[in-house]
Amino acid sequence: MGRFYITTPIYYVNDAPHVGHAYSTVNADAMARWHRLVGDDVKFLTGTDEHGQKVADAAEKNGLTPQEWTDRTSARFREAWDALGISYDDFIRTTEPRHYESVQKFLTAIYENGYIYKDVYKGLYCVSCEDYYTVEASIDGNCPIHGRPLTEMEEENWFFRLSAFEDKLLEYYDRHPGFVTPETKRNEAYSFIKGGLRDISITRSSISWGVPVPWDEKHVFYVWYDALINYMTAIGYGRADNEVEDWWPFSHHLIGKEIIRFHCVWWPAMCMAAGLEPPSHVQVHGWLLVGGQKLSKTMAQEGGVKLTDIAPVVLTNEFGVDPIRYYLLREAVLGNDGEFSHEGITARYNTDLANNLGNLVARVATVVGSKCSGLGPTPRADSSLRVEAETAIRDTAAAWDRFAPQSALEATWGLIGATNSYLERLAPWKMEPGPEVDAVMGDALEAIRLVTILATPAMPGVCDEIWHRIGLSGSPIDHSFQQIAIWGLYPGGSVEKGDPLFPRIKSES
RNA sequence: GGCGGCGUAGCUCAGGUGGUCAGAGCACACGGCUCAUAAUCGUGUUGUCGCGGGUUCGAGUCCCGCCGCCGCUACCA
Repeated sequence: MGRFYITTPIYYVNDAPHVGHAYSTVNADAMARWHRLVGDDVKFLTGTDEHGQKVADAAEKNGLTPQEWTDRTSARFREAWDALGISYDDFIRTTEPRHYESVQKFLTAIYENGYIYKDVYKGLYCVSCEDYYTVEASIDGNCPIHGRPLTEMEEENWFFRLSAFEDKLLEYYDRHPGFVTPETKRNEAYSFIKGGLRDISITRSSISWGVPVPWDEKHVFYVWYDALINYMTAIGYGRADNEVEDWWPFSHHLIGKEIIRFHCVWWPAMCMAAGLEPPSHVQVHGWLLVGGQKLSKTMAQEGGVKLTDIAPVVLTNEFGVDPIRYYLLREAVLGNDGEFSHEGITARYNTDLANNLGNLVARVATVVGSKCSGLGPTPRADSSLRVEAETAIRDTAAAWDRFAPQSALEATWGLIGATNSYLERLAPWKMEPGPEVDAVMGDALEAIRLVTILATPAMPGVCDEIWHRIGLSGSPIDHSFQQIAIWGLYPGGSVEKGDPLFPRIKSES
């Protein structure tokens, strides 16, 4: 039994939850469910990032205090995750007292270790943005957003000695080949480090909506710097309820590719500076893109639109929770960009879910009803399906273990296909009731039982439902994978037909 | 500009270290079946593997050039 601490990024509350967030979160959820299934001690963390000037501004615009504003916006994420069946163990908000406490302890440790110093930050400042730009980012010295002249500004700030960790980080990467996956993203981070690291300013004195610097109350920590520490807050760093040793460094950060630098450069360096091991693994995923004018006319302008306008709730209302989860996990390879489209969801739904899985369950239930009096028989130990099942079990498990949900589901669906084929070959519906039919249907039911176990990290709701329909009590997750993902354990039971699990979606064109 | 990646069947994509590597799924065609959600099963078609050279007995697979697309290039969550 191992330990598995998995995190999503904490989402910035000024965004409304969209499919991009859901993509990260559903993948993390499936991984968490998989590891619970195999008996690991799991902690699954998600949450919201609530500091920074933009939040303060948004609050003011809405006539609320920052805290009131974030109370409201953070709740939207919880609602979205509840709707998607996200089984998080902890939902962190960076405005919580526990976070302030941990951040201050963590940064004090870095400070006392000599990696934080005071200096003057000089930069080109845009008054409208209230933000700094580099020379390269500016357009002829003007703000790229407002087009107004940038002014040279100086601000006294606390700096993190990131430059001190160049060699240590490279060494860590060299010694931990799997630190960042997939490898292309690892290389990106690696070459960034190799290109030389500059110290970063980590505090602001111009704003107040943040965690105060304990040794200099005029400053608050810059949002990203406090945000990353949420991974420590959730395991009680520096507090009475400290369980860092239980969960660190058995950590897996699932992140989108846009925040690689923070998680693959800053964060491990911060951990080192605080005297901790860096996280053990950062899994980077790509983006889902909308290539054509599939989802809405307003998105048709340009190809490759990011999915910022698509609310998870809209999708779950239309297709159901499990189908959306399935689609998000199955369609794209984790780490690559993928296509997201209404047609894509419909195609997956109809072929994989309705035609393959749903129909298999339905046809088996019908034949058991007519040929076995509705009583599911037990499987044969020497069934030819057994080989297919064992292959699926092995491949599915291996894929989940290496953060490859797409591959895991593909392997599981191999067993569904094999079972449909098996039924076709033996045609039990042509047989007279008796031992022969019983044997075939017992095998099919056993395959279905195994499928519900293998697919439960992706579609917990539907898997529970199938589990019940084949006469089993409880849920696939009631026992450890190692004990139940074995051919031959289906004890028989009363099989219920029920309504179609996934009614086909008729094309509307 | 620098570094890196991509371009393989109509579609989405697999293809460590060169020799059944020309593949999978979807779509499509034909045939079977009729238990099942007009579902399912079997068989099959489709490709100059971006373009042009080169190395090699042999190259999607290595090298050079070109075309097209994309990512990163520091304080934006």
